[in-house]
Amino acid sequence: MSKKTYSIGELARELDITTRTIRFYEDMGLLSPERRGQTRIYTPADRVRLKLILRGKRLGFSLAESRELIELYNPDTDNNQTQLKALLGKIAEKKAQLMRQLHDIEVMQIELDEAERRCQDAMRTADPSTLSGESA
Amino acid sequence: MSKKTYSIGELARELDITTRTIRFYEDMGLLSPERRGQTRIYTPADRVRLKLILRGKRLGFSLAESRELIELYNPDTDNNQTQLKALLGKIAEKKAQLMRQLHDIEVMQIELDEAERRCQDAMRTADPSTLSGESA
DNA sequence: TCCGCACTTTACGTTAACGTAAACTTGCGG
DNA sequence: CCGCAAGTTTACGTTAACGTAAAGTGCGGA
Repeated sequence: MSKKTYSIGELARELDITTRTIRFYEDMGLLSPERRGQTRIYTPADRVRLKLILRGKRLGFSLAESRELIELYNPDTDNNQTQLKALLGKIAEKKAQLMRQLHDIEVMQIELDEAERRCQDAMRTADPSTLSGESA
Repeated sequence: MSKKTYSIGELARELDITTRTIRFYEDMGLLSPERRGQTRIYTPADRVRLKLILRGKRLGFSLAESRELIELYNPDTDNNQTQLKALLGKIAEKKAQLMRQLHDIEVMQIELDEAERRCQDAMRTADPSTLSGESA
């Protein structure tokens, strides 16, 4: 069960990207779907990977960074101590980056709140020529 | 007091970018420093703008988006009701985007924490050939 | 006066992340 | 059998955000 698979078109529609994009990610080594003949067959795991990539994009990550992230989630059987140490290092690095972004977002939210308040104040005290009927 | 100004080189060093980058931002309309003859003179306000741009970059914003943000902070005397409404709309949009990013970051942090735990577990139960002397 | 350094403009080059077009195969409903 | 929709490969085009090189300007110090 849960043997479901996806065509490239299905995924493109669902995730709101083009098939070109999906094939491009494959070229970049971010995906390697199975094939039935020529045709690409995507598993739920492939779909998850795609969603990871898109989330990365929303956060401003490059495809290379997203590939790194994916590799962090798939420690593919290369588990000797040295490699694990390196992995932990990379994970810590990403976590630090996310903390920075978190901080940037908080500051930016505050600034936007202030801008919003100034804007609302300006609306109240502004040129009333465009008032359209609320004062009660 | 606080009449301080900056040369392009000073700003470049402090913010760890190149002068080419700063001039490029000017070409894109993100900065318009004063001139003493040919030479650009930057005010503290210009410096703040630059920092805004760089923070935007850390969050994956394009220069166009950063320019929008800066404009949101500088409602340059075009304060009629209609424009203000539009401004509030854009602000709300940015705030929504930041909320999405915030959520993405939280999810990613959780996933990285899990990856970290798996990685540490793997280190404990792994090939001990590279152990270097801690067990007490 | 000439040197060197920081600044300037102009312009072509580069990388990432796709877009777009052309030309081809393949499964299927009529 | 035919055509169309959805898949495929190949390849050139495009945009953003700078890098890099060339060639010139201005100025304080030996």
